Amino acid sequence: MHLLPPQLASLIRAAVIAAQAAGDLPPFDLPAAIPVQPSSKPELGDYASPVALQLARLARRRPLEVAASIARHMPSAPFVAAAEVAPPGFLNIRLDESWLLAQIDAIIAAGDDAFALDIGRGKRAQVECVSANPTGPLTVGHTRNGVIGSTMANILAALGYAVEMEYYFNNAGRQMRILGQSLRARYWQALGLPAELPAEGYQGEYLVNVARQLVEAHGAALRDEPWERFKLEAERAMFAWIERSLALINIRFDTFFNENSLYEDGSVWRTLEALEARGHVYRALVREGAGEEERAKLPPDAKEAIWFRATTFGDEEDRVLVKSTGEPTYVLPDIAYHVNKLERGFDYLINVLGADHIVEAQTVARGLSALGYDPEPVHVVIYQFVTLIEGGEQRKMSTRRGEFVTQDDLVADVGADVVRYFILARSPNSHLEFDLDLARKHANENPVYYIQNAHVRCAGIFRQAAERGLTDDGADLTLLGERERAFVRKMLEMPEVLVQCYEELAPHKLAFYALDLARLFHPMYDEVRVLHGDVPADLARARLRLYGAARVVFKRLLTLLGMSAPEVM
RNA sequence: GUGCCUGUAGCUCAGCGGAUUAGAGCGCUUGCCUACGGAGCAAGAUGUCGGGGGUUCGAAUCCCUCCAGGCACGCCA
Repeated sequence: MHLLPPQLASLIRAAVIAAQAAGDLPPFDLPAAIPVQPSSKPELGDYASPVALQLARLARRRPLEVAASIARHMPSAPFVAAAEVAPPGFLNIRLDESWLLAQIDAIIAAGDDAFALDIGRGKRAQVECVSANPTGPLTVGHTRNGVIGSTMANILAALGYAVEMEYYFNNAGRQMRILGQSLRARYWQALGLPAELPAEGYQGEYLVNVARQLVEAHGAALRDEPWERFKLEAERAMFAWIERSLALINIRFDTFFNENSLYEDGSVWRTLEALEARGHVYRALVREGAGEEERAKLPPDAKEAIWFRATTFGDEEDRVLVKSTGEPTYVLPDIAYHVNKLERGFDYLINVLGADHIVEAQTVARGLSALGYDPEPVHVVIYQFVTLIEGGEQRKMSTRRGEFVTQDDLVADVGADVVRYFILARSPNSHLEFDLDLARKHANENPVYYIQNAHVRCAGIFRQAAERGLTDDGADLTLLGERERAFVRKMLEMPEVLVQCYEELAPHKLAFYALDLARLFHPMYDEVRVLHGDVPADLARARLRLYGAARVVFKRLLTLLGMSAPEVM
């Protein structure tokens, strides 16, 4: 598929060079990037470039003159009809109409692959997201993570990457032990035996349910099993739940990667040795350069920890890799994990993390550099926290205390598509405020339905057309009017939007684009009828063809957003 | 205290250097239900773009500063 702005930019670049060669513009070095964007003034052109405004200084000419010189030397291209100049110095480009109309057929021919790009062709990408430890059900915080991750994965696939989704988890730590102990206590209680949750135990009802199921399956046979057995049972139950929840909102993983495997195959310690061999590690009671106060805080029998000299790589302070107890911190296995990812040969990695993990991501990147890896393929999407409002009050969540709003509850209330869209229609940088009451109340007053309805309406036209025996065979697209052509121009922006989402790690742009396109669609639908008696047959065929392309594009958009594309509503 | 994110219409949010009218959804006002599913269409009201300085031909957008909120500053994960 064509990606217009870069192609137009290279035409402009060629025009500047030609103008210079002809003495129409003085010699100067061109900037690396030439801006081209869809025009904000459709009556002036389809795409616009302010390049002349920027070059005016280099050329020591007035912007309008520079723009005129560029316009005079624009090479011809099949998709360009004209390049015009407008004050204060814009270069406006109009697309060739017959090329434009031909794109309708190109979209229909591409079908589910419409606007597929080849940026990632032959390359492998991996998206790691959610990565919640199996201590409880998924909450809406995890949902934001997964929705962002899965949408980025879809976008990468549209760019031609072979994409894998991966879920990283830890089932070995203290939290999992407490989870096992908590389940054991619930199991005893379910048997009518006296038992209390451990001090920091998991208080949620969900473990009561798991315990009840264990009793149903095993009776009292597990009574004397150690907590480890219950940890396994809890983990199994939680993962089953988590996977089911994720499937409900269209998120599926290819791989569940256990942090523990990095210990089992020795890669955690190999990573430490490699860092040490490169001289980026030291053993000390406190970090190098620490003040006396820090040293004074240590107990007299303090032992040395193993430190990563992260300051070499721009960090403000060095980080502990191995505690004085001999146990690694989370940083070391995390570096080992990323080494593992790179060694698996992925060309492009995305890691979706909450705002509280920014430092972790930076430390991992520095660790990779220290090991001689280029961290460039590793991309981190940081999203700000989700705040839940219910009854006008902010709800503080805690998995351990059993205080949370599960994703399942939310999906049951408003539906999977609304949940996904609500999350996607925000920049990851925005602090998402989720008013549960409002979401429930307005579950049906939602842009989601507006977008989906565009697809429904297209499908409806084809249903009706089939009944009346109308087809778009031999459609003469030149009969289409200006409103229809404007819609086509907007459809053709989709590949640019996909590239923007990719380059800026900003999946929300696709959600906004889908709404924009729908806002162009519905007024057109109202005016540009296919099956009305007054519409001549040849015009009806042309319009039907257009709606065929619209249907393809809306389906494509909804699918990429992880939402359903219904035929009827 | 330091770093990162945020502050735009009543509410939730786009826009983050370019075209002197700043956008969308929801909500609100007024029309349109004998036309392909009205979960729609048409018209309308609503803004010191947090405050104040600066840079620029041009600033919601870049820089400085102040104010307000979130997150992070662990040998926790």
